[in-house]
Amino acid sequence: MKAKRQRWIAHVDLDAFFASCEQLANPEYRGLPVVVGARPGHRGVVAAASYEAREYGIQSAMPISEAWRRCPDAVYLRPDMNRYRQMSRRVFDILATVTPVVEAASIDEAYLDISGLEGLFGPPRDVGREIRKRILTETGLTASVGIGPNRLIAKLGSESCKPDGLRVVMPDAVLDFIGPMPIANLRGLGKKKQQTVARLGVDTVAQLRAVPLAELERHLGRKAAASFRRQAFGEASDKVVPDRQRKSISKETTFGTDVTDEHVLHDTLRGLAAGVAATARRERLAGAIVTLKIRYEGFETHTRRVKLSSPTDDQRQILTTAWRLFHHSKLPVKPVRLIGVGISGWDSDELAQADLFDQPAAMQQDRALLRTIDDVTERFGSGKLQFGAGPPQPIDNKR
DNA sequence: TCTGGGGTCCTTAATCTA
DNA sequence: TCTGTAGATTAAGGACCC
Repeated sequence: MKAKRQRWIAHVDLDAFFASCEQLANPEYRGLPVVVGARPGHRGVVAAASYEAREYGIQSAMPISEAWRRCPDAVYLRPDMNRYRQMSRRVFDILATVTPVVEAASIDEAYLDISGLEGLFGPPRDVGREIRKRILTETGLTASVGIGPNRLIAKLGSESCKPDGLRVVMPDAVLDFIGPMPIANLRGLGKKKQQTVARLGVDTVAQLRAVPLAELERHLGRKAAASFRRQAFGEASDKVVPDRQRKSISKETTFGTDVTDEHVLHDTLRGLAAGVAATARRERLAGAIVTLKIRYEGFETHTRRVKLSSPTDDQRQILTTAWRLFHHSKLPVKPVRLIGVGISGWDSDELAQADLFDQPAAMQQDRALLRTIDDVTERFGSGKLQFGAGPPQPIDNKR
């Protein structure tokens, strides 16, 4: 029987990415607590906190008001996504010099299949060292790298050595490595499921292994139970898929104060639809499903979707469809905290073959849409609301 | 108490269809 | 034709992730 070759997966995670980018671009911020996210005093959360800020207990996803309470003297910055995307591209270019099998998990994280690279770099630990060295010397960013026999172990490895670390978990050390970890470290175990599992008297991964599968299934459902049991034994996928195709495009916005004015809602939706359409055209995608998202006070969130007869990347069609959904799908009539719109449902092969995309025309439309967004901003900014483009489509008051 | 934005995936319920 | 049923598909919402 042929022995199966050992697979090695690396997980590369850039440390406090947004904050680190800002500290690189602005040397005067180095060594200071830096918080990237919403404007203090407004609705929103922390997107990234430098390690100096974390010493004050500031973490990502924390309400910005709470961050301010903990450290009013920190440097507070709004995200500059263009800067981060640029930096991210540079890092991914570096990763591509190590192996072509790189999967972007997010703007600041990647999985690499580094199996069989011994001849080039040496054992897995040397591959990890090389990755970290190249990123640091060529960009100035530090990265944490975890290496293991599958994606889960690689990811837990990088988490366990942050910041600026390297951890290699050998296959025979996997059970001991994850056994003492809190179950929250497993993938897909958020607050709700943690509470459920905690009620079974389970706190650690090792304890989870002792729970009979049938009992887990009763509380978590078949799929989740099977997934957590596999994870508890250190088993997970070792596939790295380069060029994952995205499945949806959406834009949403939260209002400073909840909105009842339909003109404001419609204008906002128009800007969002324009943004979705622009992204779709840039990425040569067209979606047959339009989704409207509405959030009310108390975080009460509803979505409504409809399938079109053919895919679209047209901002007007996205807007009118979403507006129709807003009025004709039995949504509560009350002040709106957030509004969003998205498209999904495309057949990429079909799109690749179809000659749907007239680039110059698309660019022209994009310029027009940017003017539209500027118009809206200007009108809101000046405090004078005028609707030169005509009123929103007929409003059904019975909604 | 306060919870952004952009995503993915899963479960459940409703609806369609054989 | 009526009725019940099972499976597939779609829609909505929840949970989760970064």
